[in-house]
Amino acid sequence: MNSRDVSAGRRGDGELTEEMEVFREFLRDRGYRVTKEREAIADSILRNRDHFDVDELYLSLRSRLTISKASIYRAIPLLIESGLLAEVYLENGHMHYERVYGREHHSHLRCLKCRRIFEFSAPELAAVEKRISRLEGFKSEGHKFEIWGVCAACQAEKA
Amino acid sequence: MNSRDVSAGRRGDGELTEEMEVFREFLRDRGYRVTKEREAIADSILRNRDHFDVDELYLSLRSRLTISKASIYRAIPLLIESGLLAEVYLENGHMHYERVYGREHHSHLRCLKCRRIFEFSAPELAAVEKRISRLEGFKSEGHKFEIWGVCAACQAEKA
DNA sequence: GTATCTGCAAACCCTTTGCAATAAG
DNA sequence: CTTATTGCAAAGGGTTTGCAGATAC
Repeated sequence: MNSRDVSAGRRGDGELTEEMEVFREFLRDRGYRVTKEREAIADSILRNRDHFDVDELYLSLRSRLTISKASIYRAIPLLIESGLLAEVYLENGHMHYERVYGREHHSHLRCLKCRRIFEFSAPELAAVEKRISRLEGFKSEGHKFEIWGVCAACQAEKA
Repeated sequence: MNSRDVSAGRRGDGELTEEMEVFREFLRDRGYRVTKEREAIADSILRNRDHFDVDELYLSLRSRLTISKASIYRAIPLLIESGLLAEVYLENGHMHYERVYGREHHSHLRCLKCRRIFEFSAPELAAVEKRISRLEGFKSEGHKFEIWGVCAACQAEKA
C-alpha cells in the first residue's frame, strides 16, 4: 500500500518557528491580535496528528492549559484563511480538519467499513482543475477529491 | 460556459413510473413498506430541482399534503441506498442533496462569491478512481470531486 | 487607555428519537 | 391481525453568540 493511514501521523517536538511565523504574520496583516490562545491552538495543530476534530484538539490543549472551545471555534476560520488548516470531511455530525501547511496536496480514500482515511496523491487532478476552469471561465482556488469503498485490510477480513 | 447552473433544473409533469418502481422495489426487497409518504417524497425529489435541502423539500411537499420533517429525515437514507439521491455538500450548517437516478455522473464547481453550484463532467476522474484503487488494493464504490473559486459572472462584476 | 479577545453559559439550528396513534401487508 | 411507519414534540449535539472581565498593543 502506498497511501498513508493518517491516524498515525504525528510530529516530534522540533521547532515550528517558520509555520508559527506565517500565522503571526497573517494575524498582524489583518490587524488581529497575536494571543497566547491562538498561538497554542496553532502550535497544537502543527504538532499533532494530521487529522483531528474539535474535541480532540480541545482535549489535547486542555491537558496543557486552560482554553475554551469557543476560542477554538473562533480560531478555526483564521487558521484556514492563513493556510495552516483545511476542512476535510464531515463524520458523525461534526467536521474533521487537517494540517495543510508545508504538506503536499493530496486526496483521501475513505473506508466505509473501518472508517479509516488514507491519503494519496494524483497529479492528474490538478490538470482536471485547470482544464475545467479554463473551459468554464472559472477562476479556481482549489479542489477536493475523495474515493470511498472498502480498504484492503477490511476486504481481507472474513465477513 | 458548458456547465449548468443547477438552481435552474426542474422537471415537467411527465410519468416517473420507472424511477418510482425502482424505489418501490427497493423498499419491498428490504421488507420495508411502500407508504404514501415515502412515495410522495420520492416523487417530489424526482420532479423538482436537481439540488435542494430538507427545508425546500419539506415546503414543497407541505404545499400538497401533510407530512412531517421527521418522515423526510427518515426517508433520506432509504432514497440514498436505493440510488435515487446523493448528498452533495454541506452549506450553512445543513446538507444539500441531489437527484442522481438516471443522470450522468458529474462533479461540481462552487463559486465562493455567489454561492452557486455548477456541474461538469470529467471522464479522467473515473480513471483516477480506478488507478488509485488498484494501486491501494481498495475496492472503490464511488468518488466526489469539487472545485471552488470564482465563476465567470462574478469575475466580470466590478469589485 | 482602548478595542479586541477570552471564557462561560445560553442560544441556535439541524437532525434524531421516544411514544402513542395509524396504516401497510 | 401484526408490526412498521407516521406525526408530534422533546431531546441531542455540534457550533455560534452575548456579555462582562481580561489582555494585546
